[in-house]
Amino acid sequence: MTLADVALRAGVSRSTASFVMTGRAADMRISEAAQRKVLEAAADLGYRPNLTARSLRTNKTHTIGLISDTIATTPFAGEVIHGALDAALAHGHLLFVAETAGNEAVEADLISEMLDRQVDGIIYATMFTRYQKAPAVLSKVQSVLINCLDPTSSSPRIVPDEYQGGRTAARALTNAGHLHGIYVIGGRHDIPKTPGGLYAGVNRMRGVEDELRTYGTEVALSYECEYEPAFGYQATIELLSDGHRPRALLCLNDRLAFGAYQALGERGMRVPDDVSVVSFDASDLASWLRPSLTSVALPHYELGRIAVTTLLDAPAGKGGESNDVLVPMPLHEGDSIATVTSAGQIQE
Amino acid sequence: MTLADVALRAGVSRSTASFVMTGRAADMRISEAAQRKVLEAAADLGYRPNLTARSLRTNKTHTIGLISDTIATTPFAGEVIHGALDAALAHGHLLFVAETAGNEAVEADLISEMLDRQVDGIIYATMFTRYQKAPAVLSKVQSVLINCLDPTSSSPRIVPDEYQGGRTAARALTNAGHLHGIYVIGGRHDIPKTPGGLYAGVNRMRGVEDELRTYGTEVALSYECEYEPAFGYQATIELLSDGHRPRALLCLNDRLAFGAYQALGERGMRVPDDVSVVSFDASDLASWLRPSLTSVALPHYELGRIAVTTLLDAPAGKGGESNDVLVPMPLHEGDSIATVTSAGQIQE
DNA sequence: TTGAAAGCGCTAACAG
DNA sequence: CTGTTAGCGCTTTCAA
Repeated sequence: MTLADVALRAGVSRSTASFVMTGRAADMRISEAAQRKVLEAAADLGYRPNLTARSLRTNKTHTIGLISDTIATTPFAGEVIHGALDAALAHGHLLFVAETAGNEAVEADLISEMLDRQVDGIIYATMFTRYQKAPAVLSKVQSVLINCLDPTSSSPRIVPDEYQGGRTAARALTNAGHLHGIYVIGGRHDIPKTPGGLYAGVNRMRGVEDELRTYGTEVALSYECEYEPAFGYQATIELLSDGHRPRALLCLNDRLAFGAYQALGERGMRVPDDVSVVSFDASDLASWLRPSLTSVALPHYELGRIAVTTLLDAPAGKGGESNDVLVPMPLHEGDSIATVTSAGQIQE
Repeated sequence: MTLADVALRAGVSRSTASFVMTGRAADMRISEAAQRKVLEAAADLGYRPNLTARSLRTNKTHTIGLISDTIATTPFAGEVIHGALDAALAHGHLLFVAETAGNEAVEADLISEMLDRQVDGIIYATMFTRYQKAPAVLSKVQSVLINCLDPTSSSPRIVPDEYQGGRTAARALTNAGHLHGIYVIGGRHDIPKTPGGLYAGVNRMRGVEDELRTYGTEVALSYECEYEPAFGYQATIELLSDGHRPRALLCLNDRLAFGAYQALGERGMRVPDDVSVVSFDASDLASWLRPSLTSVALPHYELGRIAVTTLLDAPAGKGGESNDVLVPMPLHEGDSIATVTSAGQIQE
């Protein structure tokens, strides 16, 4: 079924058929009759345009490549894809998805494969926000970076607003009356493996500290460790063993909070009656915990959606000013925070 | 940069250049000298073939569509994509990924979009195994089904071997000496919403029962419920309150097991000393639990990988015999099963 | 051993 | 208002 078949059956030329099928009939002032004939013929024949052929002429494939370092390990990546997909579809585009597993050779290869297929643009995503150089080729094509803070890149960078997220988490506590006995688990992730901490950790902590300062208070103690359950467990156990009596735990992610819950459970401490907990990620885990965990979400769906929108709406003239976007991190409320009355008593 | 440019620079015709670039120089008996010249010119110019143009001639885009009902909600979907991706890349193909959110109109649209872009084949995946009709169009094109048991479809169906998985889970228990006091949580998922149960539940339970029968024993009690943490918690609490004293819990997935852990923890029962637990999915959750959970994995990566392999290796002549594949479910060992000696004592 | 030429299905000047 | 024509970049038959 080609356009020629449709034109033949409609008794018009291929160009007329083409104009009708691409919706430019009005522009070209095609007669009503001709339009109807073409449309009918197309319907009868079940005609569908060959987009590959069209692309050859138009230099647009209505196709985008999404390439990230990890898609399987984390459910978050799925959300990024999801957001990107919805936006792409809304613009009539399809998405190539690929993953590099952190291998630069694979990465270069994947980008080439996509470019060879004439994608209209490429979205390059890293699993979590960090300073990292994006592949150089990307600056030569339409591209957008997700979570990748390449200072030398001219591509728009889409990242979560971790600082605001930190303030939000702290405010969830202060709003409930918690001003003292706030312990942080995870901190900036300042451990030998990642000296100085992670982007997310550093900025969340800045937000937390600034927010608490607003209330004239501060964190009682911050425990730096890897963001995994076992460390959350260990940190909490150590805290308790050292004689600390936290009224609130601010965990840098849900997995840490999960570990903290396990430790608190073993020590017979109840959430939120004995200790309130707030966290980051708002993963499924947060909703499965008992009580459900109040957590500040990482806006993965939005990151994907905005990346595609930014890519597709980019002005043809590669405009000068930065198109960086800070995406807000919303609070997902659970039942892990108790309200403290001014008398210092707990009220759930 | 087109092939014509390369040919020009190499001082040969476009056809000669084409033969060299597509690796058919030997076939066509192109002179050594000409070959070298072409290769050099291509390298100098940084030539990359325009795959869109090539596709127009060859009718092959080296592109596959993967369409599923959910990619975001579950981390499993990520693994399917991952497996499909690895296999596709190994075959020089790229993957279009899309999700229908269970909407048939969207589904039809997506398939059309992919077909319009001349994909070489389509993989249609449902999130979990079930009897469901696949879109009719798919039988007209190269396609493979994952988890979708459409009895009328002629496409190969790739599904996990749930029956064997059930036997494996049961054997993990019997191998450790557990023959009595085995309670099932989740069962066939035979609840009002899904009368008769789920494919996975039904087949796992068949496997469990057959395996136990081999040892001349059987399940003490099976609790039918939804496969979510809250139900695992509730089921376990009820069991205990009704005076049952399970020695082993066979949970139909990790989330149920998670709920069971919560309940056991509250009742002061230790895993595995007081009660052993085995489960299905082998999700991250299983490794986060304390003690880590022994669980039978759903082979998502393999499902994706095999689907692509099947699609690409399919004989041109759409062969008659069924290409259905049952993918094994491997056991991931954790520390949640205690060994019972013949004397009936527990030994960890 | 190589080159000329046709054509994949489509779009878009340009002429009528 | 509509048709003719020339490609997009590539592969492949056919003739030289």
